[in-house]
Amino acid sequence: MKKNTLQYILLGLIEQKGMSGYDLKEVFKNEIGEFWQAEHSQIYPTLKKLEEKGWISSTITIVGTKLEKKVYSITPLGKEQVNDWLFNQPNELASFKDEFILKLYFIKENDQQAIQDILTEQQRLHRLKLEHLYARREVIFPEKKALNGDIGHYLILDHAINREQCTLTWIERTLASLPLE
Amino acid sequence: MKKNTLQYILLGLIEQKGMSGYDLKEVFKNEIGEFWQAEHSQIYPTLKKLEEKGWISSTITIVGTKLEKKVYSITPLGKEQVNDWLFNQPNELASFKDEFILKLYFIKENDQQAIQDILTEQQRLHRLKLEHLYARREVIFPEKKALNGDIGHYLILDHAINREQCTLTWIERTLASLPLE
DNA sequence: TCCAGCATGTAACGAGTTACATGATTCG
DNA sequence: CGAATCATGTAACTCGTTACATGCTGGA
Repeated sequence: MKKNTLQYILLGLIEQKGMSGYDLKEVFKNEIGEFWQAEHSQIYPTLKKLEEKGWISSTITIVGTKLEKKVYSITPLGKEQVNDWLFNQPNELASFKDEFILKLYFIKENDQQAIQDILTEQQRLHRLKLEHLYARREVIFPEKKALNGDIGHYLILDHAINREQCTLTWIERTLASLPLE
Repeated sequence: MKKNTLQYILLGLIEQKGMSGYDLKEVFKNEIGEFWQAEHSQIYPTLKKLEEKGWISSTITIVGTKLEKKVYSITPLGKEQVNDWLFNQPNELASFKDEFILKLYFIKENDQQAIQDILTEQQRLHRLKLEHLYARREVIFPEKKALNGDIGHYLILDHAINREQCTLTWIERTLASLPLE
């Protein structure tokens, strides 16, 4: 019954490399944000609980002369827990919530112009996102293939790009089929 | 700042046709569940609040001899609110959470067998889902095109099918590229 | 010196899930 | 007559977001 996926993600990230709460937030922003997000207000309390359970431990590092940075590292118990999550716990399919398609559902045939407008706007948003993803891939993986230890990062980007391309293709196909009915 | 998307979805559904909380739950299960879900424990209190705001009104219908069924219908104020949501409020891109790709990210290059296992399992799940969607389309839209007033339903099914096909294609492509690195 | 960014936390609230609780109806 | 389904609600909890709150660092 217990889920709490975020704690396992934090644990997995810390296992790769000792990190602070702030560092973790950056990873969400730069690497895995396409498939999971968390605010720092959720990250810090979760780290606290993980330390209480003995899955991670922390040491204070001083930045500059005063600023305290709490760097976490994984414990043997923590490693067991990540492995259990990775290999023993089934991952159910992601449950999506997308209000865009619901708006289409509600507008229906009585307003073709509105359908077209909403599809076009969604197309614009997905194009922007896709361009942004292409640009990032260009910077990080100029060879268009994974490097040394960054296969995970490459797969996530590739998966996100694939998702956007497919969504755009569907929107274009649907636009082309207008007027419906 | 205020969002509460669920209330607009309930409102939109009730606008199409007077419905009870139970009926609404069935629509989530049968029509729009691929892109939004809600339990009855969330639906009933939301309906109550909508009635308090005067966006919907209810009448009691008797089923059999005793069972009370509360059928809601939309008010003029409610219609205004749906329209405002549909046409004036921007719909941001859906934010996805998918632990499957994160597991791939964490496993990385050190265990090719595990990567293959997890991809194959995910492939199995998406194939099942896709077959299920095909079967439903066959039953509801045997002509493979939208009918009379069911364009919204058709678009949702079509979008869900497209999503599953694309995900499967990506999984197959990634499996074919193994071993990585 | 000022400002963006580094760094960490808590509080309040809203959204969503699971469990608890009850009773009627319909069909085999 | 029994089981699945129809029908409605509340309680307790977890998850997630926004806002509040504070202070340091590094570079222009």
